[in-house]
Amino acid sequence: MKAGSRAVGIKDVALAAGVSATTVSHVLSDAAYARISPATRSKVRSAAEQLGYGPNRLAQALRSRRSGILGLVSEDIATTPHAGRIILGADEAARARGYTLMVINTSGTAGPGSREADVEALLERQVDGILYATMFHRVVEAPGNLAKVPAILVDAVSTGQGFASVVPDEAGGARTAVEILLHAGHTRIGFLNNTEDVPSTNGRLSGFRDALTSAGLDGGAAPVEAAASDAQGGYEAASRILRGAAPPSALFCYNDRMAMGAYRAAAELGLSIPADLSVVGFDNQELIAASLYPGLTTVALPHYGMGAWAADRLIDAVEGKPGPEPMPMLLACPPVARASVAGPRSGASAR
Amino acid sequence: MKAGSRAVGIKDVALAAGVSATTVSHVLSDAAYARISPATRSKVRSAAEQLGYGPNRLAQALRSRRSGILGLVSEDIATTPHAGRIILGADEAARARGYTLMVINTSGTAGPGSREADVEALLERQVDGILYATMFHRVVEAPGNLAKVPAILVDAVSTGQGFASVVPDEAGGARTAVEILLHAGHTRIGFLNNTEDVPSTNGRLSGFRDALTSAGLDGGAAPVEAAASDAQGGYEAASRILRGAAPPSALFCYNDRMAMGAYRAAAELGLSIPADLSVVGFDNQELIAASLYPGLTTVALPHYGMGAWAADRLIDAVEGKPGPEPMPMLLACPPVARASVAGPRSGASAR
DNA sequence: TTGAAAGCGCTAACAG
DNA sequence: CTGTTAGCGCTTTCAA
Repeated sequence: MKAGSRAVGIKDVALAAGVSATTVSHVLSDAAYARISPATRSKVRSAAEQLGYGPNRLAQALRSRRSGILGLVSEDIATTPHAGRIILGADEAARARGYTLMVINTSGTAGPGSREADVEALLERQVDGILYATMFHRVVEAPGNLAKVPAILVDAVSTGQGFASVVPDEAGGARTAVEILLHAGHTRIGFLNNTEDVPSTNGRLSGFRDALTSAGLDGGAAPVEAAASDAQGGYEAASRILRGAAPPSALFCYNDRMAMGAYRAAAELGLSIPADLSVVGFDNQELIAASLYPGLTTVALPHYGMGAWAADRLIDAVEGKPGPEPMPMLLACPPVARASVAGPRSGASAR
Repeated sequence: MKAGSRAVGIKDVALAAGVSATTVSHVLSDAAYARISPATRSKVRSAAEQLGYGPNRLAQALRSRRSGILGLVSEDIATTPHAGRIILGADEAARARGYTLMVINTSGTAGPGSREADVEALLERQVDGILYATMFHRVVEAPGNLAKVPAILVDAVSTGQGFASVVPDEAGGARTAVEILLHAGHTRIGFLNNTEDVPSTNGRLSGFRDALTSAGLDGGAAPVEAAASDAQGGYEAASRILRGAAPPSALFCYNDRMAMGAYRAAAELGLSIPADLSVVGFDNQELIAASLYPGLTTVALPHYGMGAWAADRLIDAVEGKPGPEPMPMLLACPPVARASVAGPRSGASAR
């Protein structure tokens, strides 16, 4: 049971195979130099197999100055369901190339000193590179010591200096969402936006307008109501927009929570979804989108993809292959069709 | 920028302070033996400070045969929002004691071979102990090699052999939920249960009946409808129970998703929550519970607490202090009051 | 085709 | 009080 009981090492294998430790090392690591006879190779291999040999990655790391560990510091890992997908993406990409993730949580509200300490802890563990992730798309001030190893920002861009990063294509996602509505035949489409000044708020708004304009509609004149980015905010914004003159026949919502509020507003007004009102969300929060009735058609945030892309490129950088440019990489937000979209009732307006 | 440029080591500090590396080691690690003069101590300290010395935890680990790393293998980390809270709890508890988390994801549906390989990867990294977590309470067959280091199951219990583990007190949580309804004055309470044969289904059912019986009601006769544990299932079960003869004035739901379905069923029947029908959920999935209107009163799953408790006890075991018994530890599910509970309308039944 | 030797950066007896 | 001496388990010249 106890860990260090007496693990079999390279030496034991050497002894059992009747060769030197050096040879064992050469065989087991497929060293590019050092030719070893096939006979010796198999002798070593079977001895290792038989003794149940497993390498001590710590020792390998110390000697080779490469730990094979990627640090992942995530801001507010517990506040959204997205953390798991970023970690999963990074984990799978890392493992495919022999690396392992070391995860540390940090608070988005903590001072810069504490965040430097978090990175420092990873550095002491000799991580080969660091992934710095936030749980919603924002611009962060990267800790000063982050540049001591290759590093990539996930779901965030840095103020000033050049860190490579990967973020969702907010504008593109919004365009995708609006196009779903356009293709269904809607021409009067409203947008329930967030009030916060973050990249997603601005990106989704411009994507919304672009899509309308590209379709020959007057993007600048389309109704937009902003409110808090939660269900209550969505309810309020939707109520305002739906009670206005010539209310839209379809709503694009900043996120799924706001869409949930829009559902309530619609119900209150006796509007049935999607017959009287079509709705598209953003985020693809399974818990909400799939639980709503009817199911919410939305656009997914590429958390898995961002984690995987970042880990993969980070490893490239670590291994000396050309790493990513120090600029943000945009990942697409794919549509997820459910049941909240249908064609407009008759004219161009609901009700 | 590059990692291994030429990190300052214990030797550089020794040189700068005019002492031996041994002395530096003793000072910096506050070794229990070895008395060192205060003068030397501060000399060493300031030299270390000045050179920006940071220990190489890999080397320390190799020498001391203690890595200070806790492995966390989580089954299906991305399928629920709970992963983040378990990780956060474990991370904070671990860091408070100088440990760091190494996270690996594994698939609940993967074969035993693949799960052993996952544990093996952690073992090669010389983790001091392993936390094996699932994202919903279940009984798992622990990988065979998990016992090679101290290990604790999180949100799961093992078939057969004795692993320590920590799980939510399902029955207690259900009692808490029902008592909220009881205290509000309800006497006819229905239960919307899950159909799967998992610990939470059975535990919550028995807690439901216990609470009623303890209150002098006939727990055995209370209405229970089982369905799939999602919004649709909740809608169906609630519809059945609410359309029955003498429908209950309050509903306890297996989880928040089913509660969401119950909201829809109530709306369809013209029942207003909480005036005509009180509802209590289970899980405290913020996304749903806080977004529903009115806000859902529920009972929280102790993911953060399970992660923290497990990491803390695992470290005890690693450090030779008495570790946890090889049996499941139950953690309470605290109530979270929102706005879905009120007193019954007049008689004992709604409508 | 193989092995001896020299460490990676640090800790821990044991001497002095 | 402090320094010497050995390694932890492995990789990597370099020589045989």
